[in-house]
Amino acid sequence: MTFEKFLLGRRRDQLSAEDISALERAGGAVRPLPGRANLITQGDLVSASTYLVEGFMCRYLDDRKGERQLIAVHVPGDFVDLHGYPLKRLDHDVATLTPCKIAQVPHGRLDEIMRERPGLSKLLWFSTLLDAAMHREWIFRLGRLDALARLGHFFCEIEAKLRAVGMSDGRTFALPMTQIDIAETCGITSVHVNRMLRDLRERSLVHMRAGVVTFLDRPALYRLSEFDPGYLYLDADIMEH
Amino acid sequence: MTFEKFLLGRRRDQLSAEDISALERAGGAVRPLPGRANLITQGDLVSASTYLVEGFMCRYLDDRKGERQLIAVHVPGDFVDLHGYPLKRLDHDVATLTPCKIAQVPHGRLDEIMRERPGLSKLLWFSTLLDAAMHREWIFRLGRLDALARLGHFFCEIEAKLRAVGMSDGRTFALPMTQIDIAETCGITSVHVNRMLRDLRERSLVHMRAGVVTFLDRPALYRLSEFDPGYLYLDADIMEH
DNA sequence: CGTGACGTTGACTGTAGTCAAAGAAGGTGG
DNA sequence: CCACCTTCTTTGACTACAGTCAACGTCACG
Repeated sequence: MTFEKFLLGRRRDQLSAEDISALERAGGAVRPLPGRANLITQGDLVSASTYLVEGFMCRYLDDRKGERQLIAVHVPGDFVDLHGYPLKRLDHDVATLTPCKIAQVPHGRLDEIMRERPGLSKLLWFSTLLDAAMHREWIFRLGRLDALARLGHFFCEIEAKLRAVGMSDGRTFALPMTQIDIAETCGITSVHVNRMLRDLRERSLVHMRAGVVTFLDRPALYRLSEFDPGYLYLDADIMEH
Repeated sequence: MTFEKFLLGRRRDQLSAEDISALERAGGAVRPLPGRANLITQGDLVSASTYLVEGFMCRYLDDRKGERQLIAVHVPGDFVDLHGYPLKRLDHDVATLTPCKIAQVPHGRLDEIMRERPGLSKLLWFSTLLDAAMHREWIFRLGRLDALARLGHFFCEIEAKLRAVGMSDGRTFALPMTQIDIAETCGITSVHVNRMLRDLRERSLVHMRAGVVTFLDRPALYRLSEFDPGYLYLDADIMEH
């Protein structure tokens, strides 16, 4: 198991070689999960945290009618529920979007890291705060942007995350989500997602088809979506252009 | 300076007496801030974190037209920007709503705590994760609830937070926010906030006037707003009726 | 080749935004 | 102490963005 992707561009320089190997030793065996499967349900007590090696996962809350509101989409290199370590009980569900490969780190191991490696502990803390920063941007997206800009903003965020782990060339990337998934992310109906995707295509900004997204005009898309990647705390050089 | 409110009901039992006194020693002198003032601006580098002793504060993001989206409302006993410790640079603004009293903890002191008191470090980490849990609920509120339920849900959250620090008797509490502030919180216009407040009043659920909110029917309000305080991770006995 | 999930489109509806104006409240200075 | 000014609240009329409902198309898979 390797945490390379996680560390890529995320303050790796602040860690010693021993820190990195301590983290890698902490992770258990990599195991597969099927697509569209729940890993954790709201209210579950958790005793290990999940590191996503391959595939796409998401976290969501249900409303009374059982409709989902996605609160995060995870890509390889993300810790999907590291916050479960201090919280113990999760306030939301965790599920796969596609078939995945994950590694789980027992919380007992994290206790050892807290005792022995304050620098590494701070990096782990930092990574949960990145999630919080993304949550804030999702609040902004839902509270201040119209449907078109919400879609654009979501695409910008996921592209930036994918680029940081080498899964986007800056123009085209795989996004294995249905229009229904995107609707649950952006707080609009899937019918309206469809209309807005057409709109983005007709404006020559973004094209999406069969789980592949193509950016046709990134600067214009950033402008339309009021997207500024600062909140992702990626290194400046990664985000240049 | 005292961290009593912060520790109240928030896993105080997990800390030793030395932990508590270490935390209290770390805080600097209490100082006042005027109302409606910015403490931190997006992009600022921070070297201390702010503990709110008295008054109401908020955090927000601006859109291109300069309109605000609130992402958090803070009450006495909250660390408003503890996440600035690992993040270093803040991705949003921090401001007062009312005149406040704050204490600031230099990040150097937090480094010492990380080295010497893993248990306390974990509690601090936990408290930033509470913010993240509230962020998630705000995403849910904006993405899945209509205007009426958004208002109700916000009132429920703030009341639960205030009750945990003894500032609500479960029926009436001070909420020094204008309808404009509430609009910026709930992602609707202030005109519509006004209409929905009237609606809540006419349904005999909530009454708000001159910064004082009264719950007329809490169970019905919880139902309407799909509010479940689990995400606040308050002790069960505090939340019992 | 049939079936079910997903995508696409059109017509109609409704919730919330916009614009405008007037009323209340609170603070300041003459 | 009152007049004035600003900010906040309230209401009405009109608009528009997004939801709902329904039907049909497309694609992958068994």
